[in-house]
Amino acid sequence: MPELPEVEVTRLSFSGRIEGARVTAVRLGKPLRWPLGVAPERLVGQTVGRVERRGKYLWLPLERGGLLMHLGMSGSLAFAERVPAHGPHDHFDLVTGQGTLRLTDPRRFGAVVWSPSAESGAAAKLLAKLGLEPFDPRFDGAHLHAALRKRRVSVKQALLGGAIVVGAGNIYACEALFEAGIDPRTRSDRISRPRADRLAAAIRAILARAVERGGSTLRDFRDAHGAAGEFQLEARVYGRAGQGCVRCDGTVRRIVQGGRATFFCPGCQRR
DNA sequence: AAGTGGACCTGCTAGC
DNA sequence: TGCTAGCAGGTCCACT
Repeated sequence: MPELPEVEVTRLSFSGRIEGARVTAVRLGKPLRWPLGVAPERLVGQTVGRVERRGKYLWLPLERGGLLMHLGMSGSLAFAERVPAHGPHDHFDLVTGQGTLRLTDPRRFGAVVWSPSAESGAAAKLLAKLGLEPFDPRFDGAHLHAALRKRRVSVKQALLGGAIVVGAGNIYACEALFEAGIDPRTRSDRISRPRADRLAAAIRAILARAVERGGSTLRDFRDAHGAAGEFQLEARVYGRAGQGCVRCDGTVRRIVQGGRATFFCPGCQRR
């Protein structure tokens, strides 16, 4: 589910309300992708700091260490003063004096992992290979071009890998490539500098626009207050196989790359 | 080293 | 109506 926009929208929707809250209890459901890595009671009594995002991860600082959270494919966070009784897919509750932060995740590809800091331990290991943030001034056409030149996989797979730039998952990688007019099957090392310029700009623009629109709710994404996103209404190619292209008289196609669906318009996306 | 495919887990939908 | 195959927003890991 959650790509950078959904994670950022989630962060914005609860960070102000949980900051400064004291942890009073931690409740665990079924196992997530990795073990928590700390005895839950050790978190009790600690105050929550300012929530940060790195790629599709959220970092929840505590006084001693913090929690690195990932929403996987089907996770969402809710924050409320009073949360309903445990449902079958509620796997982590951080109960505080200001409300409860709850991770609901049917597929359990998500994670909540304790780490002594964001720069050491488990968090450092998980964040180590991430590429630049798309809104980092250092991420531009020159950087993208140089990084793509070293890779032979398709440009779509290079974007999804997250080692060059983080945040664009399957929806937004497809949308950015459409925006830039680039065929997703193009080998990374064949992307010219001008096209890398356009692609970098498209990635930033699409992700920023998606955050503005509250992310994409394809089926079940909600922010921490339960609000759905609306960017899916603006998607030009994702999920539109067989429908007419919004830009030319072609038809949107669905192919599979690296086991993932790719949507694109053969008419206006060129190699 | 970079590329590839499988693994993790559950729920929903289309098709028979 | 009911079963089944296929598909889904991510990413780690083992293997070539």
